Amino acid sequence: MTRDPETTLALTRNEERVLDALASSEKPQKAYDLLETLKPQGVKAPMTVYRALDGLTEKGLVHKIDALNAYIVCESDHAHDHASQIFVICRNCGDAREVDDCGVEARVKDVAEANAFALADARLEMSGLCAACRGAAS
Amino acid sequence: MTRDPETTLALTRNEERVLDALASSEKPQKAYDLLETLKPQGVKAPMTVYRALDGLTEKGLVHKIDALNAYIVCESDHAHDHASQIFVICRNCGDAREVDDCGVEARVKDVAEANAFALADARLEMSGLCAACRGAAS
DNA sequence: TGCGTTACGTGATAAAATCACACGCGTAAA
DNA sequence: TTTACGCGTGTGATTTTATCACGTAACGCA
Repeated sequence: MTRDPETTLALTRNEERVLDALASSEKPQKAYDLLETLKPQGVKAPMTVYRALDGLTEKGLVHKIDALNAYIVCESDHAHDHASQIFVICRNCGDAREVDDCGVEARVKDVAEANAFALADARLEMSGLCAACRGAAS
Repeated sequence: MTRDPETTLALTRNEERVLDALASSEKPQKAYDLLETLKPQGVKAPMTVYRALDGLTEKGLVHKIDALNAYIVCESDHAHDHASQIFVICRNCGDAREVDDCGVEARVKDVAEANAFALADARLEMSGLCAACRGAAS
């Protein structure tokens, strides 16, 4: 899958590289995996990758999945900004997807209010077995 | 705050030490912080702490907050098992609390079902400003 | 041209977690 | 009692993840 150049914000050279590497991968990628992937393109140091990931994250194009120390491309609609992200992570195949759910988001806001908490960001990481692996389960 | 010996499962010596250190701290503790704390008691190596944390986590007494690489004592009611944990984390003071919310849990289950996902565990990490810091905000 | 900002390159280092292997100690089978 | 085994532990090395610090290059703009 390639990205629409129309909607692409101004990215630096390294951000482009990292985003491409990430987009052309099925699964979440770790920083050092990306580094390996990009070595043929001249990327040598971890810093380069981490800087690009930071930039992409700030631009909302990439999310980090903390449970895996790995990164994925954000597939969400950028029209309305999501203060919440929901990730569904398969323990078996390692696949991870981002899903949107207004119901969860609404309840999260409720929880914040109930606790007088000024919510800046919320991330929900769900782990288990995806539909495919569930079927193949022993 | 001390723990009720009645309800305490069988813990190893190191698990007790780590749990005590964790329980007597306001904020989430990192593994190496715990190591420092426990050095006077003879704990010398990271492994010791990580092993204890693993054991405590398996027993459901401790949770890891991935966003912080830090650990807190589980305050939840152990009567009904929570497949979900919700953490409210203040960016300013670093305080973190676990909260329960059936509404969120229910919606999480819905999301899992909608995706034919066999949910094993879900963790929601909310970050922002706690009530206290919110008031003192510049 | 000169200046400031932003991206980039690079080596060192820190922080977080795990591996691998050995030892002591209780306890249950022989 | 002795042997064998599991489990918790101790310990040093190593791996994995992330950041610091500092210098240089590229670009926009007065």
